[in-house]
Amino acid sequence: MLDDRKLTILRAIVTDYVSMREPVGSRALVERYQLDVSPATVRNDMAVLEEEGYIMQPHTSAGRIPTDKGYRLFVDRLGTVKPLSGAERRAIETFMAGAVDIDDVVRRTVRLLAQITRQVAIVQYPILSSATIRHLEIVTLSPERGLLILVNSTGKVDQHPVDLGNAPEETVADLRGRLNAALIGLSPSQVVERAEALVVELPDDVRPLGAAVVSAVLELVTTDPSTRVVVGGVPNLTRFSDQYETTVRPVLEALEEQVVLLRLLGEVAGTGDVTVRIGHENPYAPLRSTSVVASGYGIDDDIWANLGVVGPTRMDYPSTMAAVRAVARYVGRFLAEG
Amino acid sequence: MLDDRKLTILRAIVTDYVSMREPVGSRALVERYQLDVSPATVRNDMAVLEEEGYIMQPHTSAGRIPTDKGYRLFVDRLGTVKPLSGAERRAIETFMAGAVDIDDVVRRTVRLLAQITRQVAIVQYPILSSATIRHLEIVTLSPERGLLILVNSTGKVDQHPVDLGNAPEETVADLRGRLNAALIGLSPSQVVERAEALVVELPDDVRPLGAAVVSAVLELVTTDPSTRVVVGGVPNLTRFSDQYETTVRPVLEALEEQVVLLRLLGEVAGTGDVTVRIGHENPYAPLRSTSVVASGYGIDDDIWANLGVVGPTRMDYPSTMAAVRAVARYVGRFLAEG
DNA sequence: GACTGGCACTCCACCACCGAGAGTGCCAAC
DNA sequence: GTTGGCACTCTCGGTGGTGGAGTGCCAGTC
Repeated sequence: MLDDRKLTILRAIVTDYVSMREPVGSRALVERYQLDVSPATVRNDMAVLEEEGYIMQPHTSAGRIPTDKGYRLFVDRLGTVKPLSGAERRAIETFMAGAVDIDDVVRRTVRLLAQITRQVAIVQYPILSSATIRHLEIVTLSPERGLLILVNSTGKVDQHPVDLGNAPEETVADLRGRLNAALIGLSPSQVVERAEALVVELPDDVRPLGAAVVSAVLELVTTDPSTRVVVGGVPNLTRFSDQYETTVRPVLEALEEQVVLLRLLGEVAGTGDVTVRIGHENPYAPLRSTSVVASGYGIDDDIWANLGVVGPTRMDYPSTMAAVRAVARYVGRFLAEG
Repeated sequence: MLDDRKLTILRAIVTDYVSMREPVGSRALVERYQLDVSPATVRNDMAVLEEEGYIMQPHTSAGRIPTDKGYRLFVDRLGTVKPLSGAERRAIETFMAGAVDIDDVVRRTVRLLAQITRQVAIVQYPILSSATIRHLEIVTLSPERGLLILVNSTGKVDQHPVDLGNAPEETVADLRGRLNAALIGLSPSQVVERAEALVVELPDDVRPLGAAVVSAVLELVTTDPSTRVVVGGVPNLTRFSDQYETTVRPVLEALEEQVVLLRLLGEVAGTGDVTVRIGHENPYAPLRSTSVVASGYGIDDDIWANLGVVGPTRMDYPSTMAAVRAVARYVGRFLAEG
């Protein structure tokens, strides 16, 4: 049904429309792509492509623009992988070098991704499932208020307030020692397993406080840090569309909703490879006029979190996909090396 | 030069233009504000106001709109303080209740401010100059890599990587004890003072590691946490202006630049009271078509940081100022109570 | 059967034009 | 100082005409 030439024409229409932002006609096509056939032939092919739903006309006497289905075919079968330029590779390295902690890594990544793709970038905080507890500390702020601090093997530091209830310093010290002895080296799931028994085993005088602290530990350990996302490159929305209230506002609103972004990334990515959701394929209705290019990142098969890019359906998919893939891989390696 | 009626007219023009978003003419003015004079009289007064630079006409046969200078006079002398509604007060309380740590407080504040003012909100992280060191911890991640953790009296937790250089565990424990003994209770400035002497006093075998850790402590203590700002309510920019590329884009870009925002807040606010910068008064050129309403927040005379709102010059100043003031006061109290 | 040149057709984008309406400035009168 | 009246200016919305780009279709050719 779709012979080679029709596919070539579809590819040409997508490429041209993405770069020119104007409906593309048969004449321009033969001129710019040396098709070796006449415009009339191209028109016939375009009629078929339109019939099949790959392209459409904004109005009767205009050129054609790709539909979501057209972009989909382009991404699946027609897009040639466009390798990153040397400058871009270097940009990635210099951008990430010198990151000091997880926050910093995430912030830099989002900036980087936004800059390379010139679109809106979204990066989810990594969850390191293999992380184990390295150290536990209870700091006294006042007789009543204390602070539980948890350090894991990746160097991530978490904190949670604890009600000390005027417990004497010796009790706190005792508890600190016992908990450290019991918890260090455990993974989150192991902590959950052992928690109850741990409290029961405590001496009577330490147990009330111990219960409070352990519940705080559980809170921290089970709270998924990857429920946080960071957004960057919002100014790039300006290039997004001519019409404002209908297309830009919903996107801006979505970008402020962490929950929406998480669902978006989760449903789009989730694997180690780059995934694309085009227009209506998108799980979130207000973003149905946008495309999402996302990928999980991590090391080997261990996926920690997702990152991606939101842009107009009319985007340069090959470049964007290449950029997302490259950044995801680099960040994965970078985090693995610590 | 400006008698009462002229001031009344200016006030009416500002109020009307802010709510209607259309140039306001002499006839509409007398009708809506019972001025007890004829439109012709109002026109004479408006001519004077225009002469003096308080109002202007977009084109010859249009009504008048306020100039920056007009808004300035309005804010300084004409705006009646508009108290918050009960609903708004309640919103503030319920919104902030249940905040668990500093990050959470800042995030909630920015959301709150954006929601009440329906504009773009900016909140700077507080610096608590009176904070003292409460606890110091050195956690071993691997023989080489360690993590310094610092807890201050406000419950803020900071971390910094440290190169352990294969130091034995006893050395680390020794150093931990010494540093805790020496540093707990000190304010940042005191730490800076004592740092050098502290390293010198250490036993020879501990000193190399000690020097590394102390320099990490200094790094943390002198790094100003208030160099971080959080932005919210960006979708409200949609209501900002009809023209896009010229007014919205620069604002979006400014909002991604932490440095710019810090300078902005710093130059605008810095005192405990609400300050307003209107249009060209603004220190940052790309924001010259916007107004900034900002205030320091803290307890009594102890100002910790700033927060504020960015919006079109055509904004409801009395309400916005009231909201910023109320939120600033509430956050100050909230943080003080811990 | 696939391709092509030609042709009539459609529709948008652009421009000029026009009238209505809003608002002004000015002036003479009160 | 205030007012009614009036001529004037400018925007806004609608109308109509034109050029051009692009199409669909058809008959003819390889």
